[in-house]
Amino acid sequence: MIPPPNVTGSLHMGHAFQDTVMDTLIRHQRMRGKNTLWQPGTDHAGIATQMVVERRLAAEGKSRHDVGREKFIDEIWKWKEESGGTILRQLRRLGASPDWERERFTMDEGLSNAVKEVFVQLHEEGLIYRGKRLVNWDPVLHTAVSDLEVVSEEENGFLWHFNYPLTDGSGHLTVATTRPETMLGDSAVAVHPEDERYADMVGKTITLPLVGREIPIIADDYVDMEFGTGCVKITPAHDFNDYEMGKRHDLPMHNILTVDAKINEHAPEKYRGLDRYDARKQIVADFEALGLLGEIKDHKLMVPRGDRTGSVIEPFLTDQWFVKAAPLAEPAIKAVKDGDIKFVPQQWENTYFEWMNNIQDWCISRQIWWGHRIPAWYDDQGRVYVARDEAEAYTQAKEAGYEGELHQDNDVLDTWFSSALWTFSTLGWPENTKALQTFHPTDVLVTGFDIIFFWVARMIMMTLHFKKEVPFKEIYVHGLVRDGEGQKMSKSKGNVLDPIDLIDGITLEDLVNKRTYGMMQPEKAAKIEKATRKQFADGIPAFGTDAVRFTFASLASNGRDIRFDLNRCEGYRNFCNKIWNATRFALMNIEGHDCGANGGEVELSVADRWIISRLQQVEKDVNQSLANYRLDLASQAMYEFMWNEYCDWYLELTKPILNDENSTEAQLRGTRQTIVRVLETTLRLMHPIMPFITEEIWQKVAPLAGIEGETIMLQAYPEFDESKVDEQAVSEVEWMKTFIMGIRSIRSQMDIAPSKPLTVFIDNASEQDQAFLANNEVFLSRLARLESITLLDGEAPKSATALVGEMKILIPMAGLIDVDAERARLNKEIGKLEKEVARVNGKLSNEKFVSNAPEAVIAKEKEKQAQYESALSNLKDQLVSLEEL
RNA sequence: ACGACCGUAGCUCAGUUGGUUAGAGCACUACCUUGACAUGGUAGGGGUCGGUGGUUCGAAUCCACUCGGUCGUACCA
Repeated sequence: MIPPPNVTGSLHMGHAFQDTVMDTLIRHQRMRGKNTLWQPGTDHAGIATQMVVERRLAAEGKSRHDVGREKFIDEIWKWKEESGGTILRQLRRLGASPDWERERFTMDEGLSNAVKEVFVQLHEEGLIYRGKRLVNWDPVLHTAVSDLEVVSEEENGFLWHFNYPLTDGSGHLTVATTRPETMLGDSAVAVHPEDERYADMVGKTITLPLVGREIPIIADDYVDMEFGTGCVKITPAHDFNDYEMGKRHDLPMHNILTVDAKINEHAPEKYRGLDRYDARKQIVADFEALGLLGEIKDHKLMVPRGDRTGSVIEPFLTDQWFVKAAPLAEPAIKAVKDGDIKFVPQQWENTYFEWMNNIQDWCISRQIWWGHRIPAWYDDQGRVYVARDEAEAYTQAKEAGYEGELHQDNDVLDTWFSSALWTFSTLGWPENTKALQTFHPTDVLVTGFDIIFFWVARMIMMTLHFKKEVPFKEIYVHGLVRDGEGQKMSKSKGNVLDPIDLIDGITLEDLVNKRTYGMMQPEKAAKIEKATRKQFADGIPAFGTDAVRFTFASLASNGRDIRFDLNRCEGYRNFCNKIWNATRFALMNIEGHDCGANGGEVELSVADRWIISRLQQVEKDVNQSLANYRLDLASQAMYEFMWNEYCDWYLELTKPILNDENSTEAQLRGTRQTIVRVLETTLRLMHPIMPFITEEIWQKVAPLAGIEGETIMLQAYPEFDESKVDEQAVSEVEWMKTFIMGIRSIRSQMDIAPSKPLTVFIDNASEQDQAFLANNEVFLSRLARLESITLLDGEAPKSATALVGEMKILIPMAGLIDVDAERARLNKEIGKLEKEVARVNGKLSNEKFVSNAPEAVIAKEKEKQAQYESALSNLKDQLVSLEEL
């Protein structure tokens, strides 16, 4: 499932990350032979899209009302074509491999039918109702918005104290408010029932200043005696808590605002038409003039703002459509509790449960034009007919004995209402299509935590209700993509990156322009420009899609936000380059040569057997990591294998064979075959994360490995094969690596030129050591640059020493190495070892450790003890002989 | 206020049910234009794992408290 991005705008880093994750998973499963579906598409993003198109009209000096509803919607469709195309192009650039022919849009005919069907059915079941309720109202957009679209943040304000005189003239009550203008709609003053200060006033009335309305003093235990004066003004039509209290006490609701949040005709003449904030000032002034204004205190309060417009949201009394959420939530909670749906990481279940357990009815009507129009029709008497289409509505009206005109509800549905049906509506529901049977329920949803409520929870509710099965079995919740400083990326902060710019690169000037163009707050442009010039002094180089994807993958740890680090991206671009170079080497040595594809005797070297063994382990690790959504571990395993094993060691170890005139045809065939086969397999292994480079190289390499096929995308994914593991070869190569690194280390520390061939003697070699030496002399000489390797016979010359287990490698110092330098080096090594020996000895001499720790752990410690001690005594001997000679 | 998550090398991050000398990339130092690769090679330096206390033979890992950060949810007019 691909969470539908808004058709507005373009893909941002969050999408790129998410799409990388999804594409990696889907490519992996596809290669594993599964019948996969990755459902692409976009949602219509009602409010956001409408705003974009309105802004474009505004640029021409027009409003949507000037052009009219139908024309306006045409405009949006035009815009959608353009913008939706951008998104699909970007997806392709990112290497995404969804099922393009199954692309869906939430306003498609099929999806629209599903929406209508769901609406009608839910209405029939009594789960959708219409009612006059207090909703969150955006006075700029003139529409209701859901709780989730309101962001409350702390802001500085004031607490005004007003004196409300009692009607009987026996005094006054002091109330406090943060929104003075709402007093015009007050219906009561409330005190706590047990508050002795006001006990005798309950039941009396107050004459509301400026308005003159007589309102009761009521008792309700919602009131906090400790706060302020202990008296609360109650405005049921403009506050959610007051609304509840109003219902409890059957108070009248005085709506005093217009849709623009201006004072309406229910208020005294003087205030009508004033903006809410102007009215506030006027009312405070008037209270002061009346001598009824008490103190004014600074006060921090939470101010609700619309997430799209940033305007202060008003609780507003209007007719709206609602989904009764509780009955739908119940099975949705159960599905997660029972493990039918699993969150990864699991902790997100808590977030889900918390919201679901306190779920509020969902306001689904929006007073905008762009969206699914509500399938409800009204007659002259205001009776409502909910139907799939107009004809059905007329039939219903007729049956109800109404013959006149019907008009459809002007409102549209919340975008998330259609998104909630995504899993099954995209597969053809309500028809029981083949696709629906094949792909429903789906396996996994990949999404960000920010839409667990908006989308995920609602999808689960709707799907369980209509399909009677879960929409998906697992939900992989990933983190947010932040910038290098850990800041959220946003247009207004000017720190957004376009994934395409990372792929293709961008000049500093273009980047600055992009970030400062069309800003909501142009005054920030200078600051953004400065920051951008500082951070990207040379612009951004082109990293390529594969490097960008690999970076995302490597940062995709379990459920934590990721800081996009350009340096890491650069590192992974270099990795791509490394793959190219390794390929060049491989092709150079393979093209036009016999790689054993057509038979012939094949002899594998120890290096061949080693790399094949290591490959098995990596295949195992990568498969497991991908199955656990650990793309970071998978990518790291690929990186290490390709670079640190295949390139650094294996390819180096092939050179002595390939370049040796004495190599047999069988040996050459074996090595060439292994070079190409391991490369080909590694390409398949890496393909889900790096689709482009692996495909391109694979096209060249696969035929040489004797593999036929159109594309790497449909090749089998590599799987661990126990029979290909050769422990003998692994330990032999490890032995060689220790040997070579020991010499390199001395060379480097003793300042011996890398080009200088060395003569070495071997002392204290076991039978196995001697066998390994005999087998691998060519490898050792070449990789460590040795002139000769001789088993020591008799007295050792003054030497620098490296250890391979018990075996000593002696490098004669004559003319090369300074005694002091070698002494210092040995002492340093000895110091390290002594610390370790002391630690291990301490452990093993601790009775409690020996009696409590598991056998295996003790054995391991003993082994370490022996190793360290032997190495230590060897080095000490060496130190002594250094002094003696 | 409650809850969740995070705090590991200069930076970005791994560290699977407690058990090698805590790892990687980038950055840093030295050396190296050796025929795949300087977007490279080789060898190095660098961390008392936020703090305190506890459980344990043994803690980066488990528990408690605490400090710092991020994010949710709820808020008193």
